[in-house]
Amino acid sequence: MKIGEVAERSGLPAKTIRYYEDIALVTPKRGGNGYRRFAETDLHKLTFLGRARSLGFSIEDCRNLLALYDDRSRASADVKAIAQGHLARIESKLAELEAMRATLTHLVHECAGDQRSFCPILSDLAAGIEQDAD
Amino acid sequence: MKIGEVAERSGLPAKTIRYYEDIALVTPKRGGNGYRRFAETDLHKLTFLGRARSLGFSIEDCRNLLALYDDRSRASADVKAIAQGHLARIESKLAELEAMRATLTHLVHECAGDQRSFCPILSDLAAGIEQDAD
DNA sequence: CCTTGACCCTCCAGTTACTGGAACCATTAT
DNA sequence: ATAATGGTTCCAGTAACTGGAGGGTCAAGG
Repeated sequence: MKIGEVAERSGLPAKTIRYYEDIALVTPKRGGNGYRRFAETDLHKLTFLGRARSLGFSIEDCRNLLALYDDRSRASADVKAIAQGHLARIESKLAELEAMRATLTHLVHECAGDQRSFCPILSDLAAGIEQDAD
Repeated sequence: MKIGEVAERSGLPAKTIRYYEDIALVTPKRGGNGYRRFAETDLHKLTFLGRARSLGFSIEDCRNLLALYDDRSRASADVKAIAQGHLARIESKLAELEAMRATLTHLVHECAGDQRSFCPILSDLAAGIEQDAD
């Protein structure tokens, strides 16, 4: 398969696939014309990568997951550890975003949003935020 | 004030402050020795920036907010619009992360995480995820 | 045989918001 | 005089691509 077909079937842009080759996540062969030639296993790996990336795994996580995927003798615990680490990061990001949302929702709610210039959002950004939501 | 004191009082690293000068968010004067000399208003702006950044506003958002902050005649609606746009982005990011968390929690829960090699996490990454949580 | 168009190639630069480090100058304390 | 501290600039790197320039390959049509 050439890159266009792999892109189509994996759902990844061709540019991304070339990039993944650059960083050695996939290693397609080359034809006499210099074109990349992808095997089915390459397609599987790329699809795997697309799924893992869409779940927010980092490229390095993906690299590790791919290695584990290839290793028939690894323990499921190794995979679970990566997934749990990632889950923990997601949860801490969620907490952070929820705190931002709470503060911003409060500020937006307080601000009249009209033609007048008084604006609690700017006041609070300038002065610090200590009050709690109403 | 020199940069060290401003860094201390604003809570921002000196490097970050130099960067903010680079991108023209602050424009401190210079002393005869080449050192930056910050006025109180610079400190206020930097504190403002630190707060806004910690709430996840982008640098460009901050640039707009600072301009509005400086503009005594702007309408609070202009500020509110930026905050609401940011809030919307936060909420969509939250939804995305919550979806990831749901899928990952499910997968982690399914995986025994022991010495055996069978691992639903890898299977699902390889095969696609269509089942719902149990 | 030539051209057109779709595809492929490589390489460079830009994105976001900093951060680290090298090499060097100024100030202050001993 | 010297050493420590803190200031300066500039370059490079981070994550994970994305866009674009400039050019090669291939199949079909005139």
